[in-house]
Amino acid sequence: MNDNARQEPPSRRSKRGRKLDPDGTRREILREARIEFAEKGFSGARIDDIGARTKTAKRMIYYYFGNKEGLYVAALEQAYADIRAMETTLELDHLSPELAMCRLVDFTFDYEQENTDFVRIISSENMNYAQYLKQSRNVKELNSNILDSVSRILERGYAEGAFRRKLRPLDLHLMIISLCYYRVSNMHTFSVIFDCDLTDAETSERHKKMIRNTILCYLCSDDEHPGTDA
Amino acid sequence: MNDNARQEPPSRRSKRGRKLDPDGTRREILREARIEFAEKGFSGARIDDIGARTKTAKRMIYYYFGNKEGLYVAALEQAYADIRAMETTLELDHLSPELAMCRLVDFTFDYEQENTDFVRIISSENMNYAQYLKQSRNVKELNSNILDSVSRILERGYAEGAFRRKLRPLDLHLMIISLCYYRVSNMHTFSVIFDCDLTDAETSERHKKMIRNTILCYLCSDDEHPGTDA
Amino acid sequence: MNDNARQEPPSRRSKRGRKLDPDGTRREILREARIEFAEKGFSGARIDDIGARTKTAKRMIYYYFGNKEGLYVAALEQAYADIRAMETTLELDHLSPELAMCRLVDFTFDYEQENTDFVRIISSENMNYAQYLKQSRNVKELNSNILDSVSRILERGYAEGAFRRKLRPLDLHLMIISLCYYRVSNMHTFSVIFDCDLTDAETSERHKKMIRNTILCYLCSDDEHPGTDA
Amino acid sequence: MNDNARQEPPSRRSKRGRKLDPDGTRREILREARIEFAEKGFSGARIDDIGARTKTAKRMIYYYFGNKEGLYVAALEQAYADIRAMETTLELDHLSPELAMCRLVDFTFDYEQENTDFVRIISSENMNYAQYLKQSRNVKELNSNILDSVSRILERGYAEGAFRRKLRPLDLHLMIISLCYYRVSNMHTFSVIFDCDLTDAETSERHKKMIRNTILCYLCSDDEHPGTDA
DNA sequence: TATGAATGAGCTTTCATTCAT
DNA sequence: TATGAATGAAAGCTCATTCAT
Repeated sequence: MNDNARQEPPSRRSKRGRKLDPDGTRREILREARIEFAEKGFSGARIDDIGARTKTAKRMIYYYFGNKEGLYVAALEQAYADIRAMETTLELDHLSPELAMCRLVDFTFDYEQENTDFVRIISSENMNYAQYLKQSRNVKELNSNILDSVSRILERGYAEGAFRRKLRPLDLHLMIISLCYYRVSNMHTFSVIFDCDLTDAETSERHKKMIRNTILCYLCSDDEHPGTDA
Repeated sequence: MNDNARQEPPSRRSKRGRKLDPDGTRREILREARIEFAEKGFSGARIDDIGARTKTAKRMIYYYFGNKEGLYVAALEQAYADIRAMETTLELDHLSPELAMCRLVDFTFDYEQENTDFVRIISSENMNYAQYLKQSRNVKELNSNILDSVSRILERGYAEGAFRRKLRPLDLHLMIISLCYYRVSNMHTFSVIFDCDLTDAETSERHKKMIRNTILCYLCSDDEHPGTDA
Repeated sequence: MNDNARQEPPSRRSKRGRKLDPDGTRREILREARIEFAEKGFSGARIDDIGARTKTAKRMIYYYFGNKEGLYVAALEQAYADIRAMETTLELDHLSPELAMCRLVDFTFDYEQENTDFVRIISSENMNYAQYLKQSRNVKELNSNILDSVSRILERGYAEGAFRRKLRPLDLHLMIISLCYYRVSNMHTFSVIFDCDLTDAETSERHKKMIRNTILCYLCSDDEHPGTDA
Repeated sequence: MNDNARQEPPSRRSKRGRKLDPDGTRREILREARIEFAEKGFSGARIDDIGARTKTAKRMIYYYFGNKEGLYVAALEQAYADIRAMETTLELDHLSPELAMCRLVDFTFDYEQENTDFVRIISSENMNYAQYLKQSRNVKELNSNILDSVSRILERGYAEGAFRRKLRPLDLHLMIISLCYYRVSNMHTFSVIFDCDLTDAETSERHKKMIRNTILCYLCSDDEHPGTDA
């Protein structure tokens, strides 16, 4: 998904019989790289395979991205750019705090579920201890708006008395993403171990409702339950 | 943790003056393999490196485990066996439903946080679409008790009127593990993007409480919040 | 040194706002190629690097010189042309045979020492078994005058009785060049092995005197020393 | 030359149908590497070609020498070890100073002429600015005896009054090696430019005598010839 | 049981060169 | 004249695995 909507530019040809289209070539490589990296992770991905997916020669990967790392970082940046771009289209400010929060949760749920590529490349990068993400300057800036969104909903909710639980925006975001992400990132082992299918439409709908209610119940209540540590 | 407590067995010696200790050798390989696989995933792990970590030659890996896949599957099974073994020591049945649930959540939180190796090897296996886990027979059996535990707590809670939310044990387990797992599995990218430290003791304690209350609030209430789909 | 003194020619401009200056471009490429080839030899030199050194695109290398070999041959020819041009300015004929010989030796010493690029590109070509030099027509003609110079000095020396040793001009030239060339061409290994610095000014001056006296002593004497072969 | 005299050890087989002979394999690779490096220099040499020359797989190069650099350094060390080993067999101390010096010169002349491989690999390393030789510890120690030999001859010559020219051993060694080395290292360009054949037996003999006399004349005289600098 | 030696297949990357404008 | 884009061939090196003892 993502930049799939682009229509073929000027005109491109196959391996032999070349045609010049630098931007198109670059984008094609990036798109296929992202799929490959999402499927196999950084170390499992093969430059050869990415090259084979494209209409141009594998050699162009080095022409445009320098090396495997450079390509991976570019794919990672694209992945983050895409989700943040989507988030900005949500228009949460004109909804009631409660509805806005529901919409945010639902959006997160849907996005993770529909964009397994995104989930997988992020998981892959965590296997790398985020060493490549750290190299990227742009990514850090991209991600401030999601916290702003959460923050604004919370404040409005507190002001209107709809939310009683005092929470840091970062913590709330963590909970939402955790609930939406895990069932996609870990669906394979989960399915094997518990012999179930998390992609089933009915299950999916049930989980979405469950997560939405979990977040809202927590926000609207201020009950405390005893821990077991001390 | 785990098989660290092994005591030195008999002790004959090979030509090279090395102790002959088949079981010890096997366990040493397995222990180091698990660390390596947890660090780098299946494709990133190196047989050479695992060999170098052990006191014996890498050749023994093939002797005992056949090939890389065999070693990986064995490491995976160990990882699951360890957590399930821990779970059975919880003794939840003599606690009140509410306290039992808190204990289960707290345990899950602590285990994931303290055993990043476990989290990472499971994430790695999800990058592999669980293809190796599917090969393992034993693993599926091992994992029934966690659902039983959840199930028993729920039933007692419904019977006593402590819990009002009707839930499938599997769904509840999914929520708990999601909340506890993500903050460990994705701590690296999360930390980079939001410039925070999820391993910080204070943060950790705050999250633990938050997750516990989230689960309990949800269970004890039966409020429904409107979705944004239809 | 050498073609540095070129003056800027006309100056039209290309689309990219670059000056159109065919001859200047060609000379710039040749100058940088010579540096690169001298530094790394034929096989070690990189077309990309030569391109990067110039203000124009590497594509122009192929435009002007055809291929790597063509560029290398051109650089080689330049190198020979430069030294032979210098040699013709020596004006040895109006000096006494002895002084003329000293002057020739000193010049050779200085030139090799100051033009390490020349020394290195010649060494490089010897690593190539002179295969590229053989392709060049012009080079062979260029090098007759040095032998003529030596020859004339010798004849005058014999006529005047200053030199008693009968020698072929070619052999004498070989000796002079050997003594002056080696200490430049092999300075790196020599320095490492014997832990000394051949570029040191004092050392350099001592060697120059030594070489001069070596040649002159040999020429002026006719002693024979017994060999150890037969 | 060099370690060619080794007779085939236990028994080695061709590519398939392996036989174990670690030391033989290592030596074979080293011998062929030296030939390849001498022929083409470091950057021109091909690991593939070295592998093809041997009876074992190219892969073993990495097994024994790590990488191309490691192999090159090993070949370089061998080259120096060989010539220094030969030099120690000269037994110069029981000859008269004059004869000893002649013998040393003749030996150097013969060795360089007969071991073009040695000359070429040293030239190659100078093209590399001796960067690899600098990595080698052993080489520096190996090369002290040649200076000792020169030193002892000189001292005896001064004591007996045979030599009148006061010289540093290092400077004298430099002259001898220069005269013997250049005509081998630069024979290809020299032959092309001056249309002659330096490998011709008669020429070779004439040059040997010339070099011997040059060195001896210089040592036995103490004439000074005026320079042209100041 | 234990181990060093050996290897084929394949991986990332480099390099001189040509295409198309 | 000038240039960016594109490429095949090959280079150095890695990796899981097997051989032979």
